[in-house]
Amino acid sequence: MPEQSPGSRPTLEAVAARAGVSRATASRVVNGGAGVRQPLVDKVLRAVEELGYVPNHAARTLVTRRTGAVAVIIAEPEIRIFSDPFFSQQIRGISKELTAHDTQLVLLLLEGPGDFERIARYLAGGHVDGALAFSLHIDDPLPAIIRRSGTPTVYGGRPSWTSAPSDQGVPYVDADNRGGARAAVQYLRDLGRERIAHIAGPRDQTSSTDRLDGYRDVLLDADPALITEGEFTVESGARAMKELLDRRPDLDAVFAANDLMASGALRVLRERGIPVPDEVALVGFDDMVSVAEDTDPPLTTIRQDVEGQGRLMARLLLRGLDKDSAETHAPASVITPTTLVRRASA
Amino acid sequence: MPEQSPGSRPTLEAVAARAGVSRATASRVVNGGAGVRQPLVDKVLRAVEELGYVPNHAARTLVTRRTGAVAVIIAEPEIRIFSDPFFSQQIRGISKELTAHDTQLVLLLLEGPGDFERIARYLAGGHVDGALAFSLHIDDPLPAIIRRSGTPTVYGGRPSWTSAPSDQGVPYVDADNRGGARAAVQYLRDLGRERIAHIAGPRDQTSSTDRLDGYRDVLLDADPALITEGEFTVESGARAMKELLDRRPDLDAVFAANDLMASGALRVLRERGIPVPDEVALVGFDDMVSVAEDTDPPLTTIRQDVEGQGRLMARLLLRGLDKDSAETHAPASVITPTTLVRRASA
DNA sequence: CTCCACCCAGAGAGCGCTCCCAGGGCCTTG
DNA sequence: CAAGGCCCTGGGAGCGCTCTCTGGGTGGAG
Repeated sequence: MPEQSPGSRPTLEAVAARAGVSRATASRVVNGGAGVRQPLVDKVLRAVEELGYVPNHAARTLVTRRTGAVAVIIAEPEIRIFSDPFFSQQIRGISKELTAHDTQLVLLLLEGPGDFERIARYLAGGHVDGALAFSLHIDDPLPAIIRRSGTPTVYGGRPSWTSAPSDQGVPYVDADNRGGARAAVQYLRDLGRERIAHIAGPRDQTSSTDRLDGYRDVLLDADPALITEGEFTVESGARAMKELLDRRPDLDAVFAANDLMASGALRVLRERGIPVPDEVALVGFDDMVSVAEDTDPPLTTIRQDVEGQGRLMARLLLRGLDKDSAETHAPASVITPTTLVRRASA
Repeated sequence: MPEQSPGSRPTLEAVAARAGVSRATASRVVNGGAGVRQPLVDKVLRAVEELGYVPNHAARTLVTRRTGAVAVIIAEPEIRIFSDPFFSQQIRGISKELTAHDTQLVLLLLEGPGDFERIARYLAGGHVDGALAFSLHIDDPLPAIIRRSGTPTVYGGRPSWTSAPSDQGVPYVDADNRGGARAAVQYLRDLGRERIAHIAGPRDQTSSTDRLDGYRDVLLDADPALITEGEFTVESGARAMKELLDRRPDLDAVFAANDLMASGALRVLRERGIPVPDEVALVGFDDMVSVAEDTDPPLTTIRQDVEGQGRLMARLLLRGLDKDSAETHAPASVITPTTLVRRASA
């Protein structure tokens, strides 16, 4: 690769001149070369090589009205994005898919609660062709902002204002939280457990409520005392476990809405000398890397393919952006399957 | 904010027409309004408001040759970016600083070993004004690629080919690894420990070697049998601890090059019934969130301000990009201080 | 009262690219 | 052999913006 000449980079014009063709032809070659005779293609390609030509993105965007970039919007307070490999993994999947389609990833992290205005401006500015958003909380202003900007968007996780998979035509990708929870609880029941408790996640996230719904699907008449709530953290899981043991010392199983809380619960059970799974069986959710496998005993849990979800989000968005398939209209939502992973805790 | 009209967004031309001024004046107002009389400023501003005008970024970039975006390049295999809150935290800091300067963050994750070519093309394409890179390994091809592209770049962590802080004029931000290590070992010595072992990190990362150097600074004549190597993971820390205990069962302290390995070591010590810190004192490094504080006993460790480092990286880059201060030339590297955090493990 | 200087607004030229449209060459067919 | 058609190439307009340069108006000074 030729060293960058100081100052300006070569333009299409320069390439055309060197190849002895017109700018239009050079452009055609650079963009695939369809409808250009081979000898000319070769000449242009050689000129590109020799000059180290790289198309000017801004100029191209100006006329094509496509930026080749997609925003990833994460509107979460700091805490979660750190301790949770969830986002990193999701982003990894997104990045993989975008890269494969030659699309850039612009990361938009919300800085403080008043920062929505900035996001709105950015989207309205047409900097990106579309967006992938994680809107986890009820009453999140983000979806409204996004809708108003007219930016094609796919959500990660079921937005709170939807209730059915196909609702409102807002495309999203989510794990089968309810089905997974059902499978977990059913598994505990099949094990012969009769007093199955649930440590739910925050009430304002659909993943929590969906999992709670799944629990209730199986245990239609569950004692309310068997249900507590945590915040998806280790600490809150420990706290919840204590609460449950106070209320129902006779419980013989716990389904925690995520692995972090399950590991907190496990710690409390160990501290109290309650053998797992002999006396209390425990099932988590997520199959979180370097958590589920590393507890003692390792967690039986519900696995979801987080990276795959990220990939899918990107794919859905890209497909929607592709005008060729625009006939297919807005992409539909996708619910990805979950699987039960049996380890030692249940 | 007015709803986006279907199809095209309003242009400066439209704003100018509505305000009854020329495009040039409208442009001036949009860009700060210097040198325009107040009544006209007001008229233009009103037109902007009414039309919902947002400048076209591509057009602006085309003429100003500034993109208002910075690339963050992470060339790490998946594993680390997941389990390590390090990057997330660094990115948080970067994002904060960039946002404050109205600059966008384009995330470039390396997808597979052959992906450097793509990064090179991207940087050469002038999509971004500068880059922030994490090049952790010796023989990483990334720095060469970046240099060739001519993209102003600040590194996170001391690149391997530098040896002194001001070397080669390649700006980077790093914690005072050597000094921190020195403090850790000195602390153990002050505690009266005489056979202090070290679990080093991977040999091909400067943070590892710098910490090892710090250890050696204090223990000039350390028995080589007291030094092992891990891969900055919990598992490798456990393995290293076993190795050390085999070789030198009489050791009375361990300095691990990061908290993850320290927690692995701790597990082994507990399994073997060796009381910490009574018989073996343990010091980690990083003060990693949800690790150092959550072990049993909690880790004494060396804290570094990761988010602050990210912020600093962005600030350095932005300052270098700002032509006003271009006189100051390439930004200098910064070494951020570390502090010893005393907990129960030593 | 006149002249000059200064300040502010507008006209116009591009930035580098894509894409429409017209025209030229060559091959095919009558 | 001539005419028609088709494929390929080049010319040129224009995407939306910034910025230089020119010109007009106003205020102050002589």
